[in-house]
Amino acid sequence: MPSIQRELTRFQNFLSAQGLKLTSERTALVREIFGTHYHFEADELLFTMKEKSLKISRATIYRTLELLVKSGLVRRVHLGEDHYHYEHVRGDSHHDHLICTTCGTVIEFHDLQLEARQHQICDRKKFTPTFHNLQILGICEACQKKGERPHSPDRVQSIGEVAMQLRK
Amino acid sequence: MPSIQRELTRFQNFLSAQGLKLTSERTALVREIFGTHYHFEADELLFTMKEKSLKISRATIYRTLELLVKSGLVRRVHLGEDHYHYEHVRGDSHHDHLICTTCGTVIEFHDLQLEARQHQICDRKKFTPTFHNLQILGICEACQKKGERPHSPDRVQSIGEVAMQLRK
DNA sequence: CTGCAACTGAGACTCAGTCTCAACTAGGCA
DNA sequence: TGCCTAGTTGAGACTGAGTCTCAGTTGCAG
Repeated sequence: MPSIQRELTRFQNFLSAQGLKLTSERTALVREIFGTHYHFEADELLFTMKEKSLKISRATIYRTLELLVKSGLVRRVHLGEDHYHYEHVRGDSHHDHLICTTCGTVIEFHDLQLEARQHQICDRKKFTPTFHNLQILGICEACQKKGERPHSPDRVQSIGEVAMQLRK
Repeated sequence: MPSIQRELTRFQNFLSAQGLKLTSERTALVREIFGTHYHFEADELLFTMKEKSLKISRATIYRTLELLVKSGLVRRVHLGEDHYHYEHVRGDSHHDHLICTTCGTVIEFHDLQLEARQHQICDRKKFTPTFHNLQILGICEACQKKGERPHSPDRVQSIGEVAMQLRK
């Protein structure tokens, strides 16, 4: 919950550089996003704002998220489900995700050796990479202790399938 | 275009084991899928079937794809766009994708060293992996020769963004 | 051949996300 | 301080992928 002020200032700078305005709705959204959530979904945000009786329309939420992504404060990611998730961009660079299919926890990691190997593969295929996206689905430590066992994904081979189960 | 017959037999075995039936619609879809496409989308399939004046409804297409996924003949994958793609399951096991953001070409690869490193990362985080999903977006060899340059994804950090551009 | 469980198509529905447009407001400028 | 206008908002219509329902059809076991 630190320096929301810093994020707000960065956002305002971005906006004014583009000739855009910092409205009360945008401020409220930035406060909510950087004050609470780390990974979140657009719809979840719509819901919490409604709960706090801050009436912000769906359209404004999506529009503001787009601006936050453009400003570099927020990143739009696929976490395996069939809609987008968003996450704060901290000072750090790219990272990938371990996603627990039992409790939904997301663990981030960044591994240079993995990235290096990916570059080798691209070189060999004469492919120039610009971006990559890796999710590893499985069971986190806490859930293992609780005795959860991986649903053996014999036929359920796609990330989508697993994600669908996750949503229930 | 080989042994569609083999796929058909496998599908029929799967169906009858479940007390399900091999209908003319299902046969036509299996023929189409294994006769032509390698990576394809549900909607694309709907369209080609319509073109061949084989009237198969959207519902049946989705239902059949689900069965094919369950039978293990087809795999459902995310290729970065905001809807699913499907691909044949050949004898081989899991693989990942290089996706050209210029022409849409998909190159498959499988790398043991990469997988091993992923397992090491999971071990360190005490995470039990069941499935993973890696896409690398970039420019393929052919497009590089044609002089395409990677759109520098300065702010466009998410796979989703890149995928959106891809669709245009 | 028959019966019935499984299947199909049409179209209603859902859900995330986008678009439109009239009414509203931030903030630059006088 | 107050005006003016480009930018912003909310409501709700729209889109597109995918799901569901239900009445009519069909594969296939007996």
